[in-house]
This record gives sequence, C-alpha cells and structure tokens, in this order.
Amino acid sequence: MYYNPVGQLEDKLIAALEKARKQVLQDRELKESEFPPVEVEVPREKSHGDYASNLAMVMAGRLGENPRRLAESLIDNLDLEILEKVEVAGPGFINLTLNKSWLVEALDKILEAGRDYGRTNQGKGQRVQLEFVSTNPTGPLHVGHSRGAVVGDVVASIMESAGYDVYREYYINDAGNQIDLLGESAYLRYQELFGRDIIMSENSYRGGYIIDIARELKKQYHRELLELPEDKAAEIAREFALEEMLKLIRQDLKKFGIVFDNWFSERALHENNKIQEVTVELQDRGYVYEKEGALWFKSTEFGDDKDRVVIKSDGSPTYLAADIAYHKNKMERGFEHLINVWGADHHGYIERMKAVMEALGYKRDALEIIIVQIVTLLREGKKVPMSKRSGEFVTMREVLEEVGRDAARYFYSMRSTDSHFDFDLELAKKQSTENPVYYIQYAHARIMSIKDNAGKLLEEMEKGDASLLKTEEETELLKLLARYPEELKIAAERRACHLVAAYAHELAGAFHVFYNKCRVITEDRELSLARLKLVEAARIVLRNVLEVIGVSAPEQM
RNA sequence: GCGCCUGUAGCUCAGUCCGGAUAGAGCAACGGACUUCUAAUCCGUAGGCCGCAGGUUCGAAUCCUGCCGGGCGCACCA
Repeated sequence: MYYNPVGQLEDKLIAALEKARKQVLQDRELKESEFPPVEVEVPREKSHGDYASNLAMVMAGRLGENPRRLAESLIDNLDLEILEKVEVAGPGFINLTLNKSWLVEALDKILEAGRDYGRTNQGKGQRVQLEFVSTNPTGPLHVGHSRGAVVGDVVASIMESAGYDVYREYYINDAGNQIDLLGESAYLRYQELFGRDIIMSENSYRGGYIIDIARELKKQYHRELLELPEDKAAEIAREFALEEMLKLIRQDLKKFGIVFDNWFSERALHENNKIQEVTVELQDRGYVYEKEGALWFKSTEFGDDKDRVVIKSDGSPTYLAADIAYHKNKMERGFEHLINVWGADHHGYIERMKAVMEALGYKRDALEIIIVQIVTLLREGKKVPMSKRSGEFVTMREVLEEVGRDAARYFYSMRSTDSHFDFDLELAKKQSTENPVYYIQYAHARIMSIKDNAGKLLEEMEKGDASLLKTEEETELLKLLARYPEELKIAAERRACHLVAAYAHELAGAFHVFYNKCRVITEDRELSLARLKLVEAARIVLRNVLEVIGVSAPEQM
C-alpha cells in the first residue's frame, strides 16, 4: 500500500555506504559508533551525479587521513547494482550516478498506487490532536485567523498522508467575561432597534455584525425581551449571540474547506467542575500557592519567567486555569501528541503551557506549538489598515470572496509559518502566469486536455514502456514524481505546509517544461503510450498534492 | 530591558533545524518561441559584501558570540 521510491532508494544507498564504511574501518582503530550517521544528498550540480555523500570527508577528520584517498577505499567497497557510475570529486565527495531501472519501475507503481500515492506510514498511526483557530466567538474570523486556519488544516492533511491519526479540534471560549460582553452588546443593539437610547460601554463590541445579531434577535423575540428583567433578557441575548457567532464561524470555515472533528466547549469544563478539580490536583502536587488573595501556579519551576495566577482574588478562574483543565482533558482522551496552532501574539504562552504539561505529569514535548506569524494584506502594494479596537478589520469571508478559495488556501500554505506574510490581493486574484495557483492548476488542466486528445490510445496506456522515456525533460519529471512521498514525509516531520506548496509548484514547472519540449500524441505509437503513462502519473501526483493543500484540480481552464 | 520570529536578487520568498562543491525560485526588466495535445506555457539575458563584525572548521547563508534594523509579545485580559 505504501510506496516511496526515493525513500527506499536512499535507504539502499545509505546501507551500502555504511557497509563500505564498516569494511574500511575494519583495520583501523575507531569504531563505527563514533561517527555520525551516513548521509546522502542530491547535489545542486547535475554533473555531480544523482546523489553525493560527504562520508569520506567526515571520516577523514576523525581518522586524520586524506579524504580523497578514503573516498577511493570506500568506493572499492561499494556494491550496488543500481549504480551506474561512482566517482570521487572535489575535496572528497563521493558522487553517485544511478542507472534508470528504478525510475522505470517507479512509473508503474505510481499509477498502481493512484490516489494513495504519497502516503507513508511515517507516523505509525500515532494519535495526534491538532487544535487550531479557536478564536473567541465574539466576532467574525478575520484575515489574521485565516492563515492559522489554513495552516492547521493543511498540516493536519499532510500528517494524515504520512500516517498520523489526526483529530482536528476547535476550542470554543464560550465562558467568561467576553461572552457576557458579547451578549450585553447584542442586547443593547436590540434595545436600540426599538428606539431606546443606549450607552455602549468602552468594552462593548461595536462591529456591524452585532447589529445583525440584534436584528435576528428582534425577528425571533419581537418585543419580548424588553419586558423581561434585564439580567434575564441579557442572558437570552448572550446565548443567542453565541449561537449566531458560532454559526457564522462554522460557515466561514466551511467555505474555506475546513471541517473540524470536534468543537470543544470551555463552558463544559466549568460546568463539570473540571477547573476546580485540576486546580486541586496541582495544589496536591505542590505547584499551586496562595498570594495576595489569589492562587498561583508555580510555572517557574518548569522554566517559565514568572508564576501565573490560576484563580483570581475574586474567586474566578483565569483563562489559563481553563486551559490547564482543557489540556488535561486532551491527554485523558488518549491522544499521544498535542499540537496547538497559535498566532504570533500568543508565543509568550508557550512556556507556561509546557510548564502545565510537566506539572500534570506529562512530557513537555507531548505538547507542540506551531506559531504562525502575522499577515499583512496588500492592496495595490499598500498595506490595508486594520485595527481590532475600532472594529475595522478585513474578515476571512471578505478575503475568500475576493480571491477565491483555491488562491487563498494556496497563498496561506506557500510561506513558512515563521515568516511574516504579505498577502498580495491583486496577485492572488490574477488569472495569469504571475499567480502560482493558476500555474499549478493549468498543468493539471493541460494533462486532461492531452488525455482528451489521446482518444482510443488511452485504453492501451498500460502497455506504455517507461524505458522509452529518455529525454532530460522526461527523466526530470519522472524523478520529481518519484520524490513525492518523501517530500510529504519530510513536510509532515517538519509540520511545514510551505514545502508541499513549493513541491506542487516545482512539479507543475517540470511538467510545463516537458510539455513544451515533448509532444505526447505523435505518430510514434510506442513513445506516445510511454508518454501518456508519464503524463497520467503527473496528473495523479498533481491532483494528490493539490488535495493535500485543499486546492481544486480543474479539468479545464 | 527581557523573550520569540525575522533580515538572502529591484519586489515576495526558499535554503538555516542536520555546515559541503559555482547561493536558488517566482514576480518585475530585457530579448526570443504559437500552421503542431490549452502561449494561464516555454527558452534565453541581466540582476547578490546571504544585515554588520568577530570566532569555530579542511569548508559557514547555515554553528557560536556581539552589534544594528523590522515584527510580535512581556496582566489577577481572553
């Protein structure tokens, strides 16, 4: 079921080099264990072969011997049938050139694997809980959230492809102050709709969406709330507003193609007394103390800058307290590994949450935080101003409506999460060469067109003989196709969606080059069949990789 | 002040974790390629003290130290 040609190949090469090293070390003092693991890499320069190893240079340092001479002895002990050429180069590199047999084999296997091509068992079914988005349901999702949303979803998909059992979860902060404020704001706007003068407090939510909610409230309850006691009416407004907000958030995410396995309610933790319980637990463990009327968590014990309040002097729990209970709950549900995707403004919370994990008796590394740097929207090269305070922000929905789901998802995926991201709206909308999304999708559409053109030939595609593919363009494309599972594997290990996006772009590029140089359907029937096979493999991989990112693979454009 | 992210081609960014050979891509600029499966494509040219300064190493964009610039944080808020 799992097929990873490049991974297998590299394992073979490393094993052969290790064997050679063993031979060479036999009559020397040092043991194998004193050397770092053998590595091979794809050299930048094509004339340096398919793979290169710095093994001789690494060994030379320890042995005090000439690296080039060592490389020669290593080569003498290298025994592999897939090697076409081996040579020593530069300061002592061993350059390995492979014969094409592995590639010929790879093409058939890719077609055979089809939709499953790319999957590996790297994660061994590890149960991973990935929590992302988790914004307060007090306002619509804005652009800042959307990057984290896409990154979380794509990382989840990548990890699933690599054999992890990923569970996507959204943590709803439906308890506490800010929800009361949301309700209060909606209630005020509701009263306003009946002509009452209202005074919005400084902390009220003033966005237009609150007025929308108030209108809905009016539609449903008419004058009813006006006649109720204020606290009762505010409560109804609060619950109503919360539901409306969640509905909205869910819709927005769905339009982005993001669906969660679970929506976890903070309120449930409060109602089931879980916060109290976990506070007592930490107290029993000796990690909670009282000071100035509040209860403090001794996070400094585990490397945090300062201790943190869990129960305020007024008796109410802090956000952290709920988070402690939540993370304990995650672990109790049997997840082996937790990943939280946070915006850059939350990076300061990493240490305290790691401390929480340790204090609860778990490994600090069982919790992993992916920090996603901020997004700046650019329109006509200029920064689009945004301010949370004034309620002036561009929503996730607006971006989606403006650039479309495919472009939005690809753009958010294509940059390293460590880097700030300038989202160029004009570029994302452009249906041209400048836009990487269309570049990739166009490759897929072109292949579909070739298949249309192939007519009856398509039925005989299976007979295609990959050994007829000899041009550089064909070989390069095929090599890239063979690399896909390994690329996904690395991206999964590094939780790096941008690597997958880059691979998709590179693959599309290799196809376009091939397309311009090699005509698929020609008089030469045998060659046509071979190329048809190659092109079909390219289509499969393009579709698979786009699916991981959540971008569509159009039949025509 | 402290912590995290960041500084690479005119612009936007890979490469840095795990050090390798002549530092890459896209866009923008310039010059070419459509009687042939989609020119939303391809080919070529030009473009770089890899922020600066030391250090480690046979070898540094990559590791270490210091400095400079940009972003984000440093609550009994969530």
